[in-house]
Amino acid sequence: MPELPEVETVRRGLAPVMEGARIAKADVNRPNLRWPFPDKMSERLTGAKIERLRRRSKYILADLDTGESLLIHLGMSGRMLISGAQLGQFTHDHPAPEKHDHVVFHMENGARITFNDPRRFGAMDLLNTQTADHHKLLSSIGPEPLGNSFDEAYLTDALSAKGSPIKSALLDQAIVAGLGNIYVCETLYRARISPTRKANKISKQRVASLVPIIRQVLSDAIEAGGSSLKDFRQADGDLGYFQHSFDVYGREGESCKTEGCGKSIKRIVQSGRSSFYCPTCQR
DNA sequence: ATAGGCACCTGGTGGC
DNA sequence: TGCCACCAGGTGCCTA
Repeated sequence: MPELPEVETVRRGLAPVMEGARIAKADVNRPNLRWPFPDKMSERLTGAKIERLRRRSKYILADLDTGESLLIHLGMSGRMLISGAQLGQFTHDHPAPEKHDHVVFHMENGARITFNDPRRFGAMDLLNTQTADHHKLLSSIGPEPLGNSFDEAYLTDALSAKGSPIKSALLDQAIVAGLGNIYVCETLYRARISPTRKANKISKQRVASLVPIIRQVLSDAIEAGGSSLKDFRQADGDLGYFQHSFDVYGREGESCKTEGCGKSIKRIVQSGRSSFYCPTCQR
């Protein structure tokens, strides 16, 4: 799923019903997702107040008033469904339970948040809030692309040692946080860089150009997610994927959108993932 | 240390 | 309708 913009959209959608609210009860319907849930997860969540909902890379962190933070990863297919809450002028009734509803948060304010994840690549854990950054899953993640420490000097340096294709390098969460297959494809398309080009063989200028492009690609997608929030509030409360159109991703065989190009978009496989690109525009 | 491939899961789609 | 192959937005872990 969910790359940084989708996770941020989910966070923003959950914030109005979860931030400052207390968890009356948490139904944990199976012992694990990708990994076993922590011991007594349900008990440790019950009665806890969520002080803040934040995001680090593709993880959502709910800081509780118990000294712990609930870490949530949506994996490939994780969704959050909100019901029973007043969202704008709409209230969504609680839906019938569905297959793959693995964890359900019943909030004291009447809202219910259902985590549904068919493929179960998602994860939840409880960590000490103070040391959350040192958690195994978070400790080796690189800078937030929309944050101050992600700049041209950083990226130039980080890629200078990478002999792998730029596609893989940008997918590497240790280089930059939150990019996934879609937004790497979109970024390289806008930067006119071939996904197969070796990261350390790209000129300094072109690497530098990636920084504002990454920021723009992600910001645009977050903005699109923001407008989808208005829609889901009116529709069904489902915080999952949102409608978003891409310039290259998923457009194999269609014509390149670059003015005056119009050549066919190609799909190749790099380390098991599809890369979509225009061989004419991207060098 | 680092790069590549596999594994973990379910569901949807398209071809025969 | 059924069966099969292939595809999917992630990422930890194992192997060279």
